[in-house]
Amino acid sequence: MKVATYNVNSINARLPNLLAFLAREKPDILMLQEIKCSFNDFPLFELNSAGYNVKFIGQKSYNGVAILSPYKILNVIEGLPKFEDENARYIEADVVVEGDVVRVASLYLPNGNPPYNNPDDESKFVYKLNWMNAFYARAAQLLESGKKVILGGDYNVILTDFDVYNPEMFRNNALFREEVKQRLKAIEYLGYYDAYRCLHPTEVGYTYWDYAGSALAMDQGMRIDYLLLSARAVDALEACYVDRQTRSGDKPSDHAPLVAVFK
DNA sequence: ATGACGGTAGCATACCGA
Repeated sequence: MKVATYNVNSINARLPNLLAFLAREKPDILMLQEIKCSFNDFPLFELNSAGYNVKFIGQKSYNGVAILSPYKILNVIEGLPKFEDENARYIEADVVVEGDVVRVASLYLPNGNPPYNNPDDESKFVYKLNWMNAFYARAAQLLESGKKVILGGDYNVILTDFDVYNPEMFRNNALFREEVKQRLKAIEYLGYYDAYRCLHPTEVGYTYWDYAGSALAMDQGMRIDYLLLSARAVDALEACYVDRQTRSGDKPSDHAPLVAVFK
């Protein structure tokens, strides 16, 4: 079984890249973020024609998340339970892959910048922290099901100095603030395993490079996309890699897909 | 605090991102 997460930065702008990725990697489950379109503008026909079922929540211009699979996608939950959110940032479902039920979530965690300065700005950071609190509660609940759980997405969190090209420059950034790192660590301490770090404890694993300047060429990136695995899922983990080819192609997203392979 | 760029909305420029 192969599972991937990919922030496409508009699914319509990225359709050729996405279809090429599907054809090359053939993931059994793919979580997408920032589809940036409403229900009626979603390229459903193209993805169905490529052999994928799709469940998604859309929103005009911003946000939007999806789950894709050639298998049936069942028991869908739209939005984080017990959290009022005007943005389309969370979708969760069961996917039955070769008889094995996997509970998956595709999430687009708020950016949270700027983290301070004035009351308006503060509200964005507070929104991020509140979102993470609700996500923590849901992540804890999901472990009780006994299913394999995979939480994939754009977490907008840089966990360590090693996960960003210039830690000092980002010290006060909402992606790198202590409050945010602590919350992601708390989710891991529930019993979730960072798929990439499990297999690559000392390798840089950037998943995002700014479009601006020569960030990609100089490998000035950050690791902010994750696949978090429950114990039953990490037991079967065989490989995990960042698909830099998709970030390097024509008209790419600013994120690269993150892929995990299971027994 | 701002702007690289690139996306969306929509027609000039504003908002958003990480």
